[in-house]
Amino acid sequence: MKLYNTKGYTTIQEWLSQKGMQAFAFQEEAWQHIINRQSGLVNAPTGCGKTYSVFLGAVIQFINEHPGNWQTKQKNGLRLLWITPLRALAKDIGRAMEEVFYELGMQWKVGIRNGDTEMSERQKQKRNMPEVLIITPESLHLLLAQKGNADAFHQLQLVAIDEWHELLGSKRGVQVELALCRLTGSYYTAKNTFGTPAIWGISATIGNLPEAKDVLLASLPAPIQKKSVTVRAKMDKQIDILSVLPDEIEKYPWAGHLGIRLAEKVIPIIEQSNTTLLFINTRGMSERWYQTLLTIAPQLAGAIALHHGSIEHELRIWVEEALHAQKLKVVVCTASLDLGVDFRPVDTVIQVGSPKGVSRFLQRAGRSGHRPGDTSKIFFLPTHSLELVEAAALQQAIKEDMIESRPPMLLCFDVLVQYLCTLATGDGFTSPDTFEEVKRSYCFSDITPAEWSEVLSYITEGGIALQQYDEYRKVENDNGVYRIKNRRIAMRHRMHIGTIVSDAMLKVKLMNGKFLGVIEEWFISRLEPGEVFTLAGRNLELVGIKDMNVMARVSNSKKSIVPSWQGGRMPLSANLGLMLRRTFDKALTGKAREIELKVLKPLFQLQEQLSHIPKQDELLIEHIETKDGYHLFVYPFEGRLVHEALAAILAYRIAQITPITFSIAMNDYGFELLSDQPIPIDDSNAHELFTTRDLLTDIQRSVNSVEMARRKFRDIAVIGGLIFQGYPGEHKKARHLQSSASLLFKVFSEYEPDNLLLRQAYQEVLSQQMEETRLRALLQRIEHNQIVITYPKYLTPFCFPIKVDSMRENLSSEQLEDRILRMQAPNP
DNA sequence: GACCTGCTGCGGCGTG
Repeated sequence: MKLYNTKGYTTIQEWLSQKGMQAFAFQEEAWQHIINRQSGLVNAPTGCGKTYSVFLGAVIQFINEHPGNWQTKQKNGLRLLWITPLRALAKDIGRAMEEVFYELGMQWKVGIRNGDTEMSERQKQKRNMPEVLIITPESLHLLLAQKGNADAFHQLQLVAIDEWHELLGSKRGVQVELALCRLTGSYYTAKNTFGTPAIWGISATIGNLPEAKDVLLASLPAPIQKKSVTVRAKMDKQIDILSVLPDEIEKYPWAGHLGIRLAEKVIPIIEQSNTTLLFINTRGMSERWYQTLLTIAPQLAGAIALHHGSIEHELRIWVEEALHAQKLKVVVCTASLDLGVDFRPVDTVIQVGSPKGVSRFLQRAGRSGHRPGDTSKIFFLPTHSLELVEAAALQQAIKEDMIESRPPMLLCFDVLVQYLCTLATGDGFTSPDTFEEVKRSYCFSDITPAEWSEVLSYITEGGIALQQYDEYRKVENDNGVYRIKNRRIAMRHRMHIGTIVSDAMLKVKLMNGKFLGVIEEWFISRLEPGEVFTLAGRNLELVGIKDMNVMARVSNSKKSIVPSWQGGRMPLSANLGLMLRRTFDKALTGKAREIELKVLKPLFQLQEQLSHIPKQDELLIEHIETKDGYHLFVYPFEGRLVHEALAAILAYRIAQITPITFSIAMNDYGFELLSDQPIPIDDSNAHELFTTRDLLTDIQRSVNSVEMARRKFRDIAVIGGLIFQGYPGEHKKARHLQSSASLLFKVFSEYEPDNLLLRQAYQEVLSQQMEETRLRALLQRIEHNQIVITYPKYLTPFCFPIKVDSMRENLSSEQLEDRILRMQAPNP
């Protein structure tokens, strides 16, 4: 690849080799396509030069097409827009790019624009755009909300979307889709020297890579789409999975989530490595693990740190840097370290508890092993006996490349409403063109003219239900151009751009003014001053709440309350569920080679003796009678969301046979129906009860979908700009937000039941809260499965974790441990 | 407004 430049290199390869680097085959492939002005998707794992694969291509293309132009200090305008989902990635990428420009003798500048960018820098960019701009999806929309922003894009040559797999499947991805439609639309391209800019995505491996490309490039003209390509980096890493095994499986708890009993076994692993990442599934449990490790291995003091999403940003950055510099030996973390800045690999990774999905596990494993060819090593630490099966299932899943897909989101009207207000805040938009433009996106390809006019009516006059309220008449139709003219409305809108809706958090501040992190209002409101809680690895005494900060002082108390934060509840993925069911096939055969299955043998034998181990094509149902009542346990292994919905449907269907009430419990493996009378399900009616027939009506009758939709509606209302969340720093109570959303929900339900956003709330409940596609697939599977019904005398290893979770609510943890021991006792 | 085990991610206030 030719390279004309002042430093005397004639090819890019030569320049790279001068730096002691060599071009990978996939990089050269991508460069060639970029030079040909194609668009496409690069599929490459982190840390193998994926930035260069796109960035250098754009540079070579420009230099070759505009000889001499790049040497001058003349205003070149924005050539390359680099979209990244993480602010933290921007600095490192920017530095790498600047270095390239310097070494090639180019006068190009790299700018960064996100929430951290200073005002003066933004103004400088406005006067004189750098050639390369690194930006987040949100900041890009903020840019589109500026007057006269189109001028900035008249030289745009290439748009790159980094970590596309992270954005795809979320509303942030939809934001990117919409922005791409705009940048490739005639309003921006008419004056562009390059015509339509090329679009390049960079993505890790996901199950639906071709679809990921289609979504990304949907906005491009058909001929360009047809010529588009997928470039793959073939760098398979060997991965070794090592389970942390309890000494005696018979004595390891059948239920639990923490896994702390195996903490002793972690110490030697940490000590044998220079650096270790210990991944914990929740923030609260990561605090507990941190404390426990320090207690049993005090020598780690100073060499151990904690990293999760509720710890103050600066502390986290310190931890990341200290880890890089090998000042730390071990970091206890949550998914906050999943995506890291060009993260320097560590020696060892330990996963505590279920990773819930194959790709998450792979990604974490990939954090270890220093060179591309190195083997990655990951330890799996089960938090209860049965979970050990996941290690065997994961091994097989990785062998078979069962990476999860990320289905793109469709028809997110809340994001569209916000986006149109963004355009109206900027230069305004006209209706028919913008409709066509938006329709080019994958997300809105099926939008109807009726839906479009409903959206327009909604932003101009508040739709039907809200038309008497002035504050919902945001956009004016100014001779065919839709604009927001009111400055207060425009300002409020700019403050609310984005699709991430979070709960109200309070900052925790030490008496010396140092911030440690955030905590949820409902948690801290239950504590009295003087009580001790844990945050960022420290025990803190609550002093009081002042100016919406939680004031605290460091405490020496041994006892403390570990906070819990409200997070998402990632369910077990379909792929991992499938592999689990397959793995049970091997459980009792002598063929199992996996050490985990051998170790679990006593547990499997007990399960088989008391009940049954379901084969891949079987559905196991257990009837068990205890003094609590009559239990029915069902094990589909489809993740807790699907189980929650199915449990409700099954309960409803059974209640049609005979009047009966249930309480319901579930986990990722199965669910429980509990009643005070025998549950009438047996071989004669089991298949009928799991039929797909009337599924939707039965869902509506059984699940409280109104209540679920009401909660979903809160986020939609915030994204759609119906609720003003208050000025930054100004504290609005979470309760306040919920009640205004509830009120709007009520108004819509009463006066405009067909409202677009209301419908979307019900749709999201179905697709996200109940994973309807998966639920339906499960029922179809059961139609062909054999249903095995057993009547065990005691609680079985399979049902135990579900049973324990269902009684957790009423008991303190001490009582719970006693009860668990007593329950386990009658079994051999 | 309920979650009880429950992740991550961004953006905004100015005034000429």
